[in-house]
Amino acid sequence: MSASVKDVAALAGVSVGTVSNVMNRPEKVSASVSVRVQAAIDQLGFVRNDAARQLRAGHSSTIGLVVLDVRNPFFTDVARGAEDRAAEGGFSVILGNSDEKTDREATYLELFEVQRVHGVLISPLGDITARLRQLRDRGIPAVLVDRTSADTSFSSVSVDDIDGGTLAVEHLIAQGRRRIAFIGGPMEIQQVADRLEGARAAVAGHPDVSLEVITIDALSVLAGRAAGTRLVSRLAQDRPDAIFAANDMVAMGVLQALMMQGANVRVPEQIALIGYDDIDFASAAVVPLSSIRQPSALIGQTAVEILLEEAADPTRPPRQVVFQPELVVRESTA
Amino acid sequence: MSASVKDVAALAGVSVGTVSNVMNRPEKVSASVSVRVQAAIDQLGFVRNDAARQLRAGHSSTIGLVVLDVRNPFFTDVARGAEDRAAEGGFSVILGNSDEKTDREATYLELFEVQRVHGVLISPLGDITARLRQLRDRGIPAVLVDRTSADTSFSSVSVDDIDGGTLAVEHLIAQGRRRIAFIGGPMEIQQVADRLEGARAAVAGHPDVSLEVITIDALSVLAGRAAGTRLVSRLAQDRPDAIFAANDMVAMGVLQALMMQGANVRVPEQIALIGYDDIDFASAAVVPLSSIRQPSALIGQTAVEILLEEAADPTRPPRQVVFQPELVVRESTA
DNA sequence: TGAGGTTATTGAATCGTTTTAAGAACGGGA
DNA sequence: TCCCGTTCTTAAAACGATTCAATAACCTCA
Repeated sequence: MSASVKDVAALAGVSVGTVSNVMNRPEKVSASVSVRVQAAIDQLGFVRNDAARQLRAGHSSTIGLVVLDVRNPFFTDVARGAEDRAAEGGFSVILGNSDEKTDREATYLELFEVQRVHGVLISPLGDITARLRQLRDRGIPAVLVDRTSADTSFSSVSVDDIDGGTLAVEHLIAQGRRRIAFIGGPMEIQQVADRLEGARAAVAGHPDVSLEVITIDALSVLAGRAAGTRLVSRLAQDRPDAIFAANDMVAMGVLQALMMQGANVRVPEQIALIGYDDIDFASAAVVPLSSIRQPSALIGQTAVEILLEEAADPTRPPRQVVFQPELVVRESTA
Repeated sequence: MSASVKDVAALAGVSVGTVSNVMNRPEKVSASVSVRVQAAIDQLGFVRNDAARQLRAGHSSTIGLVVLDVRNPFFTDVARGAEDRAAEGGFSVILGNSDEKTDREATYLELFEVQRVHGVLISPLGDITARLRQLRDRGIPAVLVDRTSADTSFSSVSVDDIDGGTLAVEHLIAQGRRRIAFIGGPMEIQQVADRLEGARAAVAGHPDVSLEVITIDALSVLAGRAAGTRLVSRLAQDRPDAIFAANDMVAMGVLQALMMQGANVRVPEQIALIGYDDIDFASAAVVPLSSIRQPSALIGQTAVEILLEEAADPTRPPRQVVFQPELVVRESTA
């Protein structure tokens, strides 16, 4: 059906070894032969069969990436950073969306394993170090993304969510707020727990500041709005004067509830609001949202970099890279 | 590094052919041998090398999917439908995000070609039938998604956007609206042009209904809000009494502008609003948004189905499947 | 002219799985 | 006991690119 190196070699009047050299080590081939072979390749429309190449090489030139949610702009940015860095090294990234479901996560890891990918980047759902260890035993290194490894036997690239939480709440306090509410959950999500911990740390230094924790069961607009609605149904003096939402989706929901017909809470005058992730929507909200920005593309790039190093030298000790988040101030807290 | 069929065969005391049979045609193998082989597989942690399998088979058991924008919930739903249907047939889907950039699109097609994917699903950027024909010549069939093929030499699965536009505007008219505005653009996007055409068709039957077209240069929340802001700055009697936005993102932006502090337009009392796509956010908006729903997962499923048929029998004539969109009424027009 | 050194090219082996034709084992019937 | 038909298993040949040791071609200098 499609042409193989053999066909190219025959047409160009050289051996298959030479054809391979033309493609992979051009410096080993004389100019005249190189031209002839290239002509044959073009004429036949030859395209390398990656399966054969992989089989010989022992592993593919593909990197597998599993994210928690492709719809989340944070992860698409991570993916983009990873793709760009991978392309530089001649690798491509195949993207899997676990959608926060363990069975989907497992399916992708299986796919990557039979495909003998060069390595795996994963923003894991639960504790999958056992599975990753298995992969590593079979020659497939893994780097955790947006998650510090439970043990330190795997490299990871993440953002300091504790620090992010502190940043957010310190900003609220600096704006003169004293009754702060944290809205987020479920607490099983490490990132949520960390952001809350950071918030607590910020409050700890200020005896006159209180922190109320409002738990929700999903990081969604709907859950955020429900929580917001419950807040505005309180007497005005029982409401917080600032809200730190665990991510921007939740913040959007809260914002909607606050601005509702009946509620008419003014943001930020009566209640200030800050989110997390700095997604596109955040700046496009009715009241542009303050948020905590993570260097998403950089996370992807760095993860690929570490992965390639470990693939090249499996004895390299694992590294934990932690980036610092950044405060983005907009009208919702100004 | 990792165990091969040979190792399994040696451990189980059978030939490699038998090991292969255990995995691929269990009915050809006696129960006792099957058990022994399975035990050896488990003990060694054997995982099939897909590259070798592919090499032998001539093509992989993977389907490539290129979408315009992974962040768009419509496409993630399409992808989900495709994955599910593919999994039933023992195939997996690898997802590429062209992000509306031709070079990214080309890169993915190249990747799919060297990987000898079983077939390609693509929601194309421009006219890529020439490239797809090339792929088909090399044994890789393709199905267009969310786009009717320019020529009919490729199968396609899409939704009738003209019909969707008609549905939306007929609904507004049925609600007693007479001064309708369409907000959308750029008109180069086929889907936008079609939705407008459908809107025009609906208005055509009602001499007392007017349709104003407001062009924007991107289908984003921001562009929608800008257009909305311009609308509310008009005198009340010059405003439309209903708005049809080209998609839900735009509608969200328009909604924000209408509900703004200064504006205080009541939705739907003063202006009714309907969007397109029925994304999650639509039902979660401050005023839940009426919208036109597309059977996204079904599109993905159907596309895979057609693709697999064509891969099995390349002589099959191409098919054009067009689904009907569905009106979802919520508070924004009720 | 020929030895020695360099560079360019070849051919065969290899990766791990699937497939198929051929062979072994077994049982039943004559 | 022997033959024949099943059923199960084996061994070897593919798939296509890469690699490496071996060979060929070429050039330089004595």
